[in-house]
Amino acid sequence: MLVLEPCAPRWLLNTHYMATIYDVSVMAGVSLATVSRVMNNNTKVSDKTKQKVLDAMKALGYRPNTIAQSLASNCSNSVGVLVSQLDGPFYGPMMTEIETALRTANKHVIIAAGHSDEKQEKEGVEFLMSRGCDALILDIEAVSDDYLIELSKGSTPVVFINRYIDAIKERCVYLENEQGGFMATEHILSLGHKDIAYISGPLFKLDVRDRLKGHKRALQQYNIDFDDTLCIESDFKEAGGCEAMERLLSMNKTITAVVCANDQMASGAIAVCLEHGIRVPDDISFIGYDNIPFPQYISPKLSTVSNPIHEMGKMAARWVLQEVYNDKEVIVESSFKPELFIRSSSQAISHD
Amino acid sequence: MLVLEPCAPRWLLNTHYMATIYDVSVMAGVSLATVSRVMNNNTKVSDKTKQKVLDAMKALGYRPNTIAQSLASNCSNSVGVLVSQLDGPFYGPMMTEIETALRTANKHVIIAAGHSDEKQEKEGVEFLMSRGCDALILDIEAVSDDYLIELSKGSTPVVFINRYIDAIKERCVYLENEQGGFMATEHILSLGHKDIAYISGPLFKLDVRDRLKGHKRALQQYNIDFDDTLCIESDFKEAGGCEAMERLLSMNKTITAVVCANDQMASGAIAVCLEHGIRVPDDISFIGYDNIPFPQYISPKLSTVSNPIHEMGKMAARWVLQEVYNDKEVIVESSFKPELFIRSSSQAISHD
DNA sequence: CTGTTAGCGCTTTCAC
DNA sequence: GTGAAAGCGCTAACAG
Repeated sequence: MLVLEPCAPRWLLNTHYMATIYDVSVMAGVSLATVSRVMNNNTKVSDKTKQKVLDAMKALGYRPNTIAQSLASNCSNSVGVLVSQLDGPFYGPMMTEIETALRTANKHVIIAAGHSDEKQEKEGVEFLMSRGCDALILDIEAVSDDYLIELSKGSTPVVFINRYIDAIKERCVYLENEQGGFMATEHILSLGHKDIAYISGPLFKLDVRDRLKGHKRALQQYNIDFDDTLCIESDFKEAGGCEAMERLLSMNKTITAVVCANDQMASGAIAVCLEHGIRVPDDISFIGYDNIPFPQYISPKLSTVSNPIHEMGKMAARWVLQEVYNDKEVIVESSFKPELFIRSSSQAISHD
Repeated sequence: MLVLEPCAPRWLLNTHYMATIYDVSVMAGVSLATVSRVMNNNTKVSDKTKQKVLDAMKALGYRPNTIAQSLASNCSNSVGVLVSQLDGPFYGPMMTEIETALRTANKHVIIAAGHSDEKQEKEGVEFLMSRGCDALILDIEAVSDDYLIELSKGSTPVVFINRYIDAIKERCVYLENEQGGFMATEHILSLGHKDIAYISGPLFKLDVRDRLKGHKRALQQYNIDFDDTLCIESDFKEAGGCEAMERLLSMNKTITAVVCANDQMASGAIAVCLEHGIRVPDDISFIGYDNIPFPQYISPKLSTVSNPIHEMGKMAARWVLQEVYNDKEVIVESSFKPELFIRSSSQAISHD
C-alpha cells in the first residue's frame, strides 16, 4: 500500500532548466516574498516592482511549480471525481461540465472509477484523499449512506451527485426521480394505455426504486392495478432491455405500452419488438428515461424524461468552488426536476 | 495566468490530525530517513526496524503526503490526459482503460479537454504540464504535426493516441484507418453493390482522409468509379448523418448502399431512411465505422468496422508505464488493425 | 510596500 | 543498517 514504484528522475530528461522563484527574484532584484506576492497578488506591491518581477518572469520563462505551491499552502488546487463508470452515456457529459467549471478556476480534476462495487468505491475515495484533493465529487452507489455521512464529517469537503441523503442534504445534488417516474407513466396513461409493462433498473439503487415508486403512483392515480408479473428488474443496459422484452413477449399477455427505467433498456426492448415484427409505437408504445442523445436519432425517436446529469455535474463543481475555494459568485442548486420529452415512440392507444 | 485563486486553508477544517513521517519516526524510535526507507523499500532495512515502523504507521493511521513526496522526488506520479471531447462514445471506454492501468500502478490521471480547437488544445497541454504531470497522453487533432514533434522533444514524455506522425512514430498509438475504410467498402462491394454513397467525417482530420482513401481503393479494385457528388462531408455526429442522408435522398440518384465514416452518422442516416419508408437493408444497405456499443442494439443492427479505442488507451497507458515509470513487464503495441463486424444493416443487393 | 525567516512533509546524499 | 542534515520551490507570518 505504501510502497511506491520507482520513478524516472525528471531532471535526467530535462533539456530546459526550470526557473524558480529564486531566479526571478535575483533577476528582478527583489526578494523571494515579493515574487510570491505578485504571483498571488493578495498583498499590495508597487507597480514598478511588480513590473520588474513580471519582466523577469517572462525573460526566464518562469512557470510556478504547483507541487511546491501545494505543499506550502496546504491546498492542492485539485478536486477528485469518483464515478461508477467512466464509460456509458452519462459520465462524459457530466465530466465535460465539471472540467470546464473547474479549469476556468484553474483547478484540476483527478478521476477515478468505483465500478459500482463497495470495496472499489471506498478505495477510490482513499486514493483521491491520499492524492491531496481539496474536495471530492462523488457519484457512487454501492457504499452505504452511513459511510457517506461519516465521510462528510472528515476534513475533506465532499459533494454527492445523484444521491439524496437526508442527514447531509446540503451536500447532495440530485434528480427528483420519483417525480420523473410519475411523469413518464402519466404520459403513457394519458394516451389511454392500460396494459403497461415496466422494465426496471437494479432495485438496490435508490434512484431506481424512486422511479418505480413514481410509476406506481401514476398507475394508482388512474386507478390501474400494478401488475407485478409485468415488472421486470433488469440492469440498465441495452442487452438487459432486450432480454426483459423477450421475457415480456413470451408471457403472451396483452401489452400496449412499456415504461423503461432508462433509455438504454428502452432501445434494446424496442429493437427486440421490431425484430419480432411488432410495430413501435403502433402496436406497443415506449417511453424511456434519461434523455441520452443516441435514441433521439434512431427510428422511432424515443420519448423520454430528462436527466440533466451534466447540469448536476456543473452544480457539484460550483458547490466545490463556493465551499472550498470561496468563490462567491456562483449559485448552487441541489434539486433538479425532470422534464418530459414526447417524441415518436409513444402514441395514443388504437382500438382496432 | 499566474494568478491563483484564494483557497481555504485545509487545517481550518481539519478534525483529524494527519500523522507525518516525523510522528512515525518518534513512535518507532527511528529516524526520519528510516521511515522513508521502509516506505520506498529501495534500501535495506532490518526486519525488526521495518516492523517497528510498520506498526507505528498503522497505529497512527499514517498516510504519506503525496504532494511532499512529489516535491522532494521531483516526480508527481500523475499523468495528464488531454482529449478532444469528454463526452461522446469514445472517451469513456478509452478513459476506463487508462485509469485502470495507471491506478494499478498507483499513478493518478488528470484530465483536460481540448474541444478540437487549436488554442484550447495548446492551453490544455500547458495546463497539464504546469500541473507537474510526469507524462502526457494526448488524443487531439487541431494542433499541427510540427507542434507535436516539438512537444515531444521537451522534458515531459508524451504519447499520442489516434494520430500517426512519421517523425515520432514510436510515440504514436493508432488505428490503420485506410485499411478499415477499405474493409468496410470491400464488404459492401462483395455484396454486389455498385451505387454506393459515402458519408465522410470532417476532412481536416487525418483519420477521416485515411478512411476515405481506403474507400476509394476498394472501389478501384472493383472497377467502380468514385462518384464525388455521392460523397458528403459531415461532422461525425448523428444529426450530421441525418442531414447528409437527406441531401443524398434529394438527389434522386440510385443508391443501394451507404458507407459511413462512423457509426453515429450511420445511425442518423438510417433513421432518416426509415422515416422516409425506405427499408434498411432491403432498399439500402449501410455500414458504419467504430463499432460503438449503441447501434448494436437498434434495429437493424449496424454492420461496422471496429475501432479498438479502449485498447489504444490501454497501450498509451502502458507506454507511459514503460517509458516513464520504468515498468519492464508491459508490452507496447502501436498499430491496431480494424476488424469487420457484419450485422444486419447490410445485405446482398436484390435485383427486383 | 518590502525583506527575512521559518517551515510544508518528504527524499536523499553522506557519514558512521 | 541507520541517522543527521540539506534541500525540493513555494507560502506566510513577522519585522521594518
